[in-house]
Amino acid sequence: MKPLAKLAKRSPADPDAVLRPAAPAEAGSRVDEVYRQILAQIIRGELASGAELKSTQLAASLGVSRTPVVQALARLIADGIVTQRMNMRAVVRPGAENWLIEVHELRLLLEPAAAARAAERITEPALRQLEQQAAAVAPQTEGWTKRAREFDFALHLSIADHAGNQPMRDAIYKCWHYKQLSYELGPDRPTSIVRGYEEHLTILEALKAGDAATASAAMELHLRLAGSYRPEGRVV
Amino acid sequence: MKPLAKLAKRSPADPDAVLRPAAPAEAGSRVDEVYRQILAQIIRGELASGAELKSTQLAASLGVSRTPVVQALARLIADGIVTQRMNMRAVVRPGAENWLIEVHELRLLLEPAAAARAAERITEPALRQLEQQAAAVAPQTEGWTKRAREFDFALHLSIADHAGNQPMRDAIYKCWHYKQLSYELGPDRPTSIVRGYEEHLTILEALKAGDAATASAAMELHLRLAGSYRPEGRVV
DNA sequence: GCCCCAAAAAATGAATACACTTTAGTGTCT
DNA sequence: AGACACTAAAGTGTATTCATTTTTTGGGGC
Repeated sequence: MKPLAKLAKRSPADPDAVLRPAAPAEAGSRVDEVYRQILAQIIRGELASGAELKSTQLAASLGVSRTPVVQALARLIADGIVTQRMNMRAVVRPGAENWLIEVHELRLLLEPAAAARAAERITEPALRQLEQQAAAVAPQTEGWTKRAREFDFALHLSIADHAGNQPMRDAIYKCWHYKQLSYELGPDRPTSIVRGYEEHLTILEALKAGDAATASAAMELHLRLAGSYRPEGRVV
Repeated sequence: MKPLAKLAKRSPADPDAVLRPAAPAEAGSRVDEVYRQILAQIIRGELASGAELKSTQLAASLGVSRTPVVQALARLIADGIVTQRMNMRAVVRPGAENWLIEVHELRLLLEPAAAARAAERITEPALRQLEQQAAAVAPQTEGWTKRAREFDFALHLSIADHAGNQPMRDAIYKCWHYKQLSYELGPDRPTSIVRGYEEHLTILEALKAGDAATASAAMELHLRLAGSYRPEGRVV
């Protein structure tokens, strides 16, 4: 496994220094980093369903103490992708192979509803901000895919924010967390980015018009098309 | 605050013994217990929105070390009912007053969909188990409200289990976790239990028939009626 | 009085230490 | 050989300790 790299402080650990390749100046906590590492390994399939996640071993191989590892595992357990029974070792949940697919299915349920609600609640400033960002994408110009992706991100999360329901927002954010991760492991195809951008504009229009039904339908279409981009293999 | 009471083992802490009123023999971990305590206080409103949750103080007042408190807080943060920024104190999320209402709204979105999916996937044994439990309720006989409630619980969770989507299942379970908590703080009215039981039977019928649309509709009705039982005040 | 800054106090993130449990061996008895 | 019992190793849950960061507090300076 990899030995983390970041967060060179608070070091009294690090017995033989198998780690710390370079520390560019970081932000998140060690728990965050460990969480991402483990999750990425699960998503990539390096840790298959049923694999045992021993806090001691993970701590050793990541070069941190057991404390942040235990917390990261608790987070994965809360996510539901890992299971654990009292005093027993944590285990990658059986069926984890389909995790990303199932997360996409859940988005298909949550996000259209959120879009409908957001159409009726989103604020003027938020709309302006999104329009501005949409315009800034400038399709087909240098590096536009990155900007398109940021817009994608901003739109979906803004919708979640303005759905007027915290638990729903959190659920959507969690889904997006996974989507982002899967993106980092293998970006979308250019064609899907073009199509996605158009769809996003449609959704934004519906939001501007305060048209809940259209926003919902546009979002559903968007997600269904995104899902069909990759009929087999790892989805979304 | 209250000093926990359970889990008298692993004690090297407990400096002045403000705690441990009695230990009947417990199951869950200390983290679970702390989590419940804090959550209950939030739901009851003893910890209002914006209140600061200091791990040191919570640990002291509950009579445990900071470790389980930190983990319990992490769980609440994952739930979304508490916020925290790096190196800063955890805070009860603004808007937490509406938490239970919003959770109910989320259920209204998730559970009908889950019921539809479950109608097409639920297994024979699971159905038999539910029917048996439904029959065992025996309305109007001694202590039937308790059995009705257990059936309620079993039906909803079985539907979540058989929706064929882990993240969806987890989301529903989490909602139910909150619903249970709210129940413990103030049980339903008898009339609502009668009506609920009938509705549950309708849902179960639809599941048996493999009728997704009916199952979904019955579930939606069930939830909408349950929500309307208490138009004001703390809901569900 | 109000603002700004330094030092003290309190709180956090993480490491380490330790009691208890589960798991893996190992040897014996049948 | 296979089942059982007992021991050692590994792992988990929590307490404790420590370095760092945030918050509070106690003065000057204006």
